[in-house]
Amino acid sequence: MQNPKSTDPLADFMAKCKQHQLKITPQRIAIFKEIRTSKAHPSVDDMYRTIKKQFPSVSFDTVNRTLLTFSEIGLVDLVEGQGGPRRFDPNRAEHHHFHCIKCGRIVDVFEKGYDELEIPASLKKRFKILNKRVVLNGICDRHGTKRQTDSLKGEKYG
Amino acid sequence: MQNPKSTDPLADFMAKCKQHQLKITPQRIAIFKEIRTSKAHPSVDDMYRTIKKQFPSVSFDTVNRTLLTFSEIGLVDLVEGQGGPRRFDPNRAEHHHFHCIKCGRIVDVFEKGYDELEIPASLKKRFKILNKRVVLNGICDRHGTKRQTDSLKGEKYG
DNA sequence: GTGATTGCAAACCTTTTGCACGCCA
DNA sequence: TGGCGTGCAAAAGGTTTGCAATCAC
Repeated sequence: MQNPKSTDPLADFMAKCKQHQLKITPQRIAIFKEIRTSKAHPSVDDMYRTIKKQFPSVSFDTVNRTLLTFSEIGLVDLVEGQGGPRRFDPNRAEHHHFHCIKCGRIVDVFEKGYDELEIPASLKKRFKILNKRVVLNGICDRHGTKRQTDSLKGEKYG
Repeated sequence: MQNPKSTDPLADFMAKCKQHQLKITPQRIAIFKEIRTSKAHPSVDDMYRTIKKQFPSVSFDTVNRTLLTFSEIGLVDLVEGQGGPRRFDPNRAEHHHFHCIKCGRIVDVFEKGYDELEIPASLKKRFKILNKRVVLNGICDRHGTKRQTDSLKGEKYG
């Protein structure tokens, strides 16, 4: 059972808002348009800075609440992380993540075998599983030898 | 290539500290002893409150820095989460996690099939992979029907 | 003795909350 | 028009930093 999807993302977005009794405001449209194709798993602050360029009067607060709202209605996902600022993922198709522990970069991983993992029956019985993902942690290709690593210590969110 | 492990966890701990030129202080010992067998994936604050009972003069700060240090030398793991306080996992054997999106509870999942996932060759080439884990999100068995769910809204960290 | 570690306090950053105004339906 | 959404400001929550005193080695 899948929602009907047109080829117009904005129309789908508006339909989803209506479905959840959310009003369609210029701010929400701008935020939706901006995050829709992002591959960078942006934080609220990343999004705020981007949106502000085209919509200078928007408040940080609205961006924050809007992204939270979007994640509640399944328009974006909250990305798993290890304690830094919250980050969002517009790609709701099943996929997986690599996290760089040095710079916080998150790289999408598409791996058919991972998609096909079964949920253990005992868990399915106890819990309602909504989402599964393989998370890989490591050091990304922007950090090389030990010497280079040291010089890059301050890099953030690659 | 594995480090020799005795059957004495405290001795192993001290060896690991020496290996990394860390001094063995009463605070570190207390924190190590306390987290060693925790199944609850405690936050810094959880640990601070526990440690303080047996070591009243310890500061929050020391607990925080010690746990961070422990995670750097591989004595505990940082748990993936979605924005709340950082949480730690003393179990460094390969295992997986279920996260309850309603109360933040994290349940260990042991599933042999998950342990055997291969890292895609293309990723192995680009990145140094240090850890892999399957993360399941959903709603745990402490939340039942809609009505019960509402009454449990404030529950935290199961 | 000496350098690492601790406890404390302040600073910092992110997220949450309360409220009045304004806009969408 | 009515209620949701926005912007602002303050508060809250968690983490980080700087420093002087203390402790492990």
